[in-house]
Amino acid sequence: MGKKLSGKDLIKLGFPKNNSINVTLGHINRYHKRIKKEQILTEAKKVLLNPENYKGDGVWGKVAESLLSPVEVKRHALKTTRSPFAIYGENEIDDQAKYQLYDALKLPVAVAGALMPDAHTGYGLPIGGVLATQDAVIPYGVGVDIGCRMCLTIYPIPVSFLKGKKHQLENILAEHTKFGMYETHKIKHDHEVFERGEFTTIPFVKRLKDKAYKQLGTSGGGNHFVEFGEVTITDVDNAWDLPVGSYIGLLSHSGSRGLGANIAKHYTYLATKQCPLPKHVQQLAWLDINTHDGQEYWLAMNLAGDYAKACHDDIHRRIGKLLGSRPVAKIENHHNFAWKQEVNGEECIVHRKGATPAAKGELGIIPGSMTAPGFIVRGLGNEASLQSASHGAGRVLSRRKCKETLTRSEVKKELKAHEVTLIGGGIDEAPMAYKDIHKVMANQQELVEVLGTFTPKIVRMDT
DNA sequence: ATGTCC
Repeated sequence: MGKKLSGKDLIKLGFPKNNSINVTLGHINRYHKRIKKEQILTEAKKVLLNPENYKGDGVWGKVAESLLSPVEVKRHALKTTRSPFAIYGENEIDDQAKYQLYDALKLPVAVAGALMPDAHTGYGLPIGGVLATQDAVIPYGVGVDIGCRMCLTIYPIPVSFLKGKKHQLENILAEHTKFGMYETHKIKHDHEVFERGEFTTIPFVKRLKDKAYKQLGTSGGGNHFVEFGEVTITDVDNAWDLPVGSYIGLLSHSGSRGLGANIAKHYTYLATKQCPLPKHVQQLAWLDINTHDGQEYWLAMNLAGDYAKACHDDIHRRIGKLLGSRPVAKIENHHNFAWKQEVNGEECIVHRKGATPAAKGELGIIPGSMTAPGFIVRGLGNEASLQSASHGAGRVLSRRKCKETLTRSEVKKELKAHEVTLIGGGIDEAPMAYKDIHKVMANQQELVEVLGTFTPKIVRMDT
């Protein structure tokens, strides 16, 4: 066993006395724990002599960058004024969430922001917060569940089946969806997402591939669900030329499972290390999009987003097969993600943390609660909202408050009144935990138009 | 949200 590699070894090798030493040590710590010291030093020497050759390299790219353009890590000061912003449904939003947005708007990289009518307090950026930045991506501006999304499939099946075939539908959800931290499908399906290069070129992501494969098509926990319900198309001019009327729909809500959670955690850690901020906004640490880490996060984030979609694909494919019906429409959208988007004529990075993209003509689905309809929407491209809308009704009771104040029988009664069957589901996801979706929709009429509704009837959640 | 501590 050789001695642990230290900064002195690198200086002896000829490394300049700037941040490249720290970057290299941190890097070796992460990726080379099991490799012999001599071998690492040989490689490090090669990078030191020809850093240009290692630019963009998954393993040594970051070290090369620190040699080519060393940076001083300095504390960023906040601006004294806020970038422009808009708040929708202001009276329904708690002050804490607004203060969180105000803080974010003072970041030197902030360009504009918005708060959706379902907003509430979160880590860093509030849930329901939208933030446009210049050349910077904030991992906590995307959130822990990268690519968390909605997917609605509409089937040409008579809605009477929701009652007539209730037990079969219940059985499909009970047997063919997987919830909780550990449950996975016994029969694995493959998906093209696993052929993606990021799984081999980004060493950190490579380690997550096996688990991602195991978790494909699982839903996880928290507020995630898979449910059957009644779709009502109300707009004649809908996107699918569907006759106005009722259909059976399958709606799922889930994200990128362990893959996204680990990516979020890793890059948040890196951002915090290299972007020191005043303590109360430290969680808004960003990665410069033109650095190795920034580029890597962008790729990893997009991979997690595509993986989240793959999970919904898998869920809907499994269930569609059991239903034996061909879908007539499918609507899906992320609501925890960052996009490149033009804001005031400048290309920006727009973070939506619990907000639905609502560019002009863009389709999306905004869920209500177990006992309240969700809405199929078409974006109006409202610039003040940065082309966004709410991602649901938003919580009115915290999880803790639910456990303190609500009873099982109360929830049962509420479900019965709305003829909703629930499989699983904790008290903290009770319908009463959510704001009135109708009020939320009324507060965002400038942001989206409604094409139809989805009313849940058989709901499956984690226990 | 998540093998719920990098």
